Amino acid sequence: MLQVWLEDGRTIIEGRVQVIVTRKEVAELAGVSEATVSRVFNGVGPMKEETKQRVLEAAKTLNYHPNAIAQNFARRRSGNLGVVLPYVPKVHLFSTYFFSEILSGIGAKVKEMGYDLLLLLRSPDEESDYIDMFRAQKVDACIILGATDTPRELEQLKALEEGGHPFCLVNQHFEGERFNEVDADHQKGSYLAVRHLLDKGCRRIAFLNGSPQFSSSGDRLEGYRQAMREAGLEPGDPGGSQPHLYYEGNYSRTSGYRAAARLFEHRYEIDAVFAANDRMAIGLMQGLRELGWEAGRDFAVVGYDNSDAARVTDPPLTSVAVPFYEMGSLAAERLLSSLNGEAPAAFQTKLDTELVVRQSCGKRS
Amino acid sequence: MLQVWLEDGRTIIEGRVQVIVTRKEVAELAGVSEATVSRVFNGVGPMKEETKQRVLEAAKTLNYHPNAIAQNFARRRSGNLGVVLPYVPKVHLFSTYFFSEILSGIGAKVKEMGYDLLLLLRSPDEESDYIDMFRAQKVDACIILGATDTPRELEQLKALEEGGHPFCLVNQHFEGERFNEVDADHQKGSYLAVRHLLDKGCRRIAFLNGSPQFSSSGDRLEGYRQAMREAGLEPGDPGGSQPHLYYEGNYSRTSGYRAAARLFEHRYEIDAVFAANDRMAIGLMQGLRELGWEAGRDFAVVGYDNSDAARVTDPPLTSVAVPFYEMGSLAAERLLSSLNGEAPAAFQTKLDTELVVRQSCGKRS
DNA sequence: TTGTAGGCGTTATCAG
DNA sequence: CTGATAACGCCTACAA
Repeated sequence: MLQVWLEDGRTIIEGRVQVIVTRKEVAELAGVSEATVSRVFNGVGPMKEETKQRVLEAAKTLNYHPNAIAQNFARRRSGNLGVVLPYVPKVHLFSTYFFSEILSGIGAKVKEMGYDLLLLLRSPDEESDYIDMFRAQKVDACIILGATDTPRELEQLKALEEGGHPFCLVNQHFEGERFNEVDADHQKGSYLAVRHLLDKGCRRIAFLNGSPQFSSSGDRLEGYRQAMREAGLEPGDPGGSQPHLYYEGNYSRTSGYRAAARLFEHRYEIDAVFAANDRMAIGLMQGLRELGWEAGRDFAVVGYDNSDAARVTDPPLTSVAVPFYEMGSLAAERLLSSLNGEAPAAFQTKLDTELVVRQSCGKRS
Repeated sequence: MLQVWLEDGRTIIEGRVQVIVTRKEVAELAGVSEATVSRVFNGVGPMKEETKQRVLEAAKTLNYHPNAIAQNFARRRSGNLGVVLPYVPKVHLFSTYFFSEILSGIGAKVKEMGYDLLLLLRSPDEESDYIDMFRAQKVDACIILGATDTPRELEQLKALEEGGHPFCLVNQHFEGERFNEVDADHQKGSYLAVRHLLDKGCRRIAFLNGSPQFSSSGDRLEGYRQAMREAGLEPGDPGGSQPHLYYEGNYSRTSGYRAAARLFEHRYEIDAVFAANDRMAIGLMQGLRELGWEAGRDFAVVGYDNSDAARVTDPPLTSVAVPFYEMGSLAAERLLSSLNGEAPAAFQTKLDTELVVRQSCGKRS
């Protein structure tokens, strides 16, 4: 930054004269000490109402605003909540819907609690990891989105934990660990989805799952299995006895589209598909349509996420709603209030999911 | 934050002992002064290779990381680039696609240039505006997304300018002002879209525009008009002589859906529609389908944005691609390098758009 | 109820 | 090439 400091406290930035007002000047004008100015602005300690007014007035006439950097420096904290987003291409795997909802939820709460939101976009290589953000003390805590259950990721999370850096995972569970987590009940969501198909009279229900490194994929499989077994049916399974009932994609639309071809070969053994997210469901519907098989007419489909996209497909897609906004908001709230010691340090929460019925399962029932 | 400082420099946070290593300790271990440690880490001034190595080694054994807050405090800057997002509900007007692309572009460049990204989600009320971020010196510059051409917004932007706070608008132009801007050539994009429809043999081309407070809406109207006039046709116009050829929505899918009913009344005077974004195009196609009018069969459609959604409609939607990622990246680059005085302070750039042809205009031609 | 003063971890300017 | 040292703007015991 091209700037010059003058002796009288003014600063020239880019040819413009900036007057940076500090506490000192407010104190002088109000005829009090600097400490008193701080007290007024932080609302601490007892003080005479008159003094307070005098300070506030002085601050107003001088247009004083406390310098956040100096405050944070003195308080030995950054005032930032970091939010880690996975490497960009993955955004196309998850829906952008997922991120914008969670981010909005986090953003609202963070502001409410007087923090700022630092966005950390991961790079593809990312040798230096998010722990550096803590080391440099740029963030006081962080929320990690799109974490995967891989050895590398787990190692990094453990390092964070050992370093005593507060963090929280959203929509991802690590079995056997006690990380802070805010998750949704994907097992129940999937159970509801499959029950709905069963209620519609479907019996031969295939499951198109997403990548197994996300815990929610496992949860969904569990819910699918449970519903099938309760109905006395043999569920599909990775490597199980019913290979025509289990398929796997990576949550992208393209992977759903590709699955269509495989699924089509078994079309006479299938009357419904439950897809682990809307994007795959949409790709699947497209692929099968091209092969002459129409969702809602030739087979029933249920998606997952209840994203905006579910409303715009033809036919509109029945889907499982996940409270992403609330998950973000809750994660931020828990994390930040634990920093203040206002809440227990550890938490693991699971929010409820529900089914939103549209027309992709046909009109029978 | 529940923490206690010990006399030996250690800190207890949430019951954990944190050792905060400072420059001082590195200096002691390396047997040099603190200033030398700084020089090594900032790579300034000449220094003996051996000294440098000694310092780096000491830093490594102590696991030293410079404290970013202290650095920024001393440098009198925040090291943050702020990104202002409009109030959440608007996210549903724009596509989330728009934001995730731009944000990714900004994020990549910001990291590359050694800054951090502070996300500023606007509140609905938002009495206190983004100028406070500058006053509190939380950001060194900011990028404003989703700005509207309204008196209130303009006033705020002028205040920023007068305060000497560097900012940049993306995808929004203010006629008569010299704000920093990175825009796309929406007039050309629209021209291409309409030319394509003309080339397909369409003559009676309606235009479904978005909210007029965005400059891009005006640009699109211009492009539409230009193409129509060049073809010797009378374009639709707000309040013009051809009311059946001009419609207005607010960029949401729902507004496109609603426009379908109005448009349907004029179906015998229309053989194509150019929609100002994909979401409205999709809503429109849905609405008209429900009325028995099929895109690609009964009429041609072109959308705008080339969002993910354009690929998943039926039929796939011909659309205008806008380089959102590049726009974000460029805005960040220009803004940040102007801070360093490495680039001229003011810039106004317009990036190119192009047409992506799919099947929504039928197969004739 | 208010003032004094030490400290936060750097940067950057001088000497040497 | 390196070492002192004065900021930077605010917080917060402790003293009055």
